[in-house]
Amino acid sequence: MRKQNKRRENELLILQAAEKVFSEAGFGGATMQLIADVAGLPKANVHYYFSTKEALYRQVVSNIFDVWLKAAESFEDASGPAEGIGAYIEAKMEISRTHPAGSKVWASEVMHGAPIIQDYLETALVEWTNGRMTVINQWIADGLMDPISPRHLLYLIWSSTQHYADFGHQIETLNDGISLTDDDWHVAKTAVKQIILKGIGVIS
Amino acid sequence: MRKQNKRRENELLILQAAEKVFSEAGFGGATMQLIADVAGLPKANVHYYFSTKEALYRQVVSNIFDVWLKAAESFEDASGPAEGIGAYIEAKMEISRTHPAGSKVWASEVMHGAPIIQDYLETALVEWTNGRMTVINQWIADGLMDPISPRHLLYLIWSSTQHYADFGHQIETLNDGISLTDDDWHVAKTAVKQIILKGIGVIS
DNA sequence: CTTTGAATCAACCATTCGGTCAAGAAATTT
DNA sequence: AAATTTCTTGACCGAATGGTTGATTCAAAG
Repeated sequence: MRKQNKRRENELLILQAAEKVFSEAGFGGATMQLIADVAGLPKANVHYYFSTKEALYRQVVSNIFDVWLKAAESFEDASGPAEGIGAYIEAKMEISRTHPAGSKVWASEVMHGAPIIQDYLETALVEWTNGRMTVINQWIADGLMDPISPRHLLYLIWSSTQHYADFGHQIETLNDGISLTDDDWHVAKTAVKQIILKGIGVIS
Repeated sequence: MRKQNKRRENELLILQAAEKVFSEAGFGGATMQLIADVAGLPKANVHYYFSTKEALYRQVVSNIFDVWLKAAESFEDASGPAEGIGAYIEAKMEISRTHPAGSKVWASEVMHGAPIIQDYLETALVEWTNGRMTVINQWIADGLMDPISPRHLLYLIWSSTQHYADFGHQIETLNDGISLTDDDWHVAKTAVKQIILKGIGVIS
């Protein structure tokens, strides 16, 4: 096996294990030993690729943020709120479904005051948010939707979609302990889209 | 000072400190020493009143759950969705504003699989949820609102209101690092209510 | 005043955790 | 095949943590 492949492979292995462990135990509750075990490596090896627990954690959160931003491209080439916001909600619901662990790590980090990734919040997230608010304000000016505060509309979309990942355990418990089926997810997606889009005056 | 008062007083002091510390650091990241410091007591004293870290944590979460359920009474004596759901959203927003630490502890606990309070989820929360879903279904049958899945409507309300507590740090960062003013909170509350109520066909 | 149970607190202990190290195995290069 | 770099791994260490102990103080009841 080539060396570069080996490095990339092991780093990926560790990152996946770390995301899982951090999401289940939180930063404080996670241990390097457990991450190593999940990755199937000796603990010293994990430290060989990631110098400290914090460095590893930071990389995990950073990766999540990238996925997060990428999903936001749905917003870009939309002709109006029905398409743009609708696609954004769909994309975010899909992330909650396929990357629940990442969403939890992000939520946990922010909830505890973003001690590690405050700089991301202040730069990338602020920029992204300001950009979308401008778009939404334009839609409002064009009479394509109700005059809702763009800021709070974004919060509503974020919270309602991420809820299906972050509170997945609670949702599953309320679903008789059974994880959501494809149909369940479709119903959820439809309900969220329906309420929000109608709520901002985009569909009747 | 009377003995019973002393006990109650110290327990309250510790519980408040614990809620704060748990919300900021998570269960794993919180230390008994820090809780003791915040409470202004020696660590051994905390263990005198609460035998283990887990026992203390459990009490904190339990208290939060009570506040949580109490707010739900808004739902009870409502004549229809506009009043009932409107009041419920208001009540939940008010909790997010006044008890953000508690909300975070709850969120953190559920996100990590509710290892401590799973029994609450399976009993009290399931019962409460089923009760409200019945009410909502009746409103739908009476033609007072759109035929929305009651389950997902509740999730939407929970997520959007609790977001202002759980992600308060992110919201503050996006607000130029300034915490929300009374006016900000009013705008938020209005926006959430407006979108959800209109979204379910209760107001035009 | 004496007794008794509750409350206080410094010192202590066993365990766990993040991180280090050194010695060697494996792969790459010269 | 020698030299060099990368990778692997068990053993180890200091620091921190949850929890205990036992002596002491305090407050109220008799």
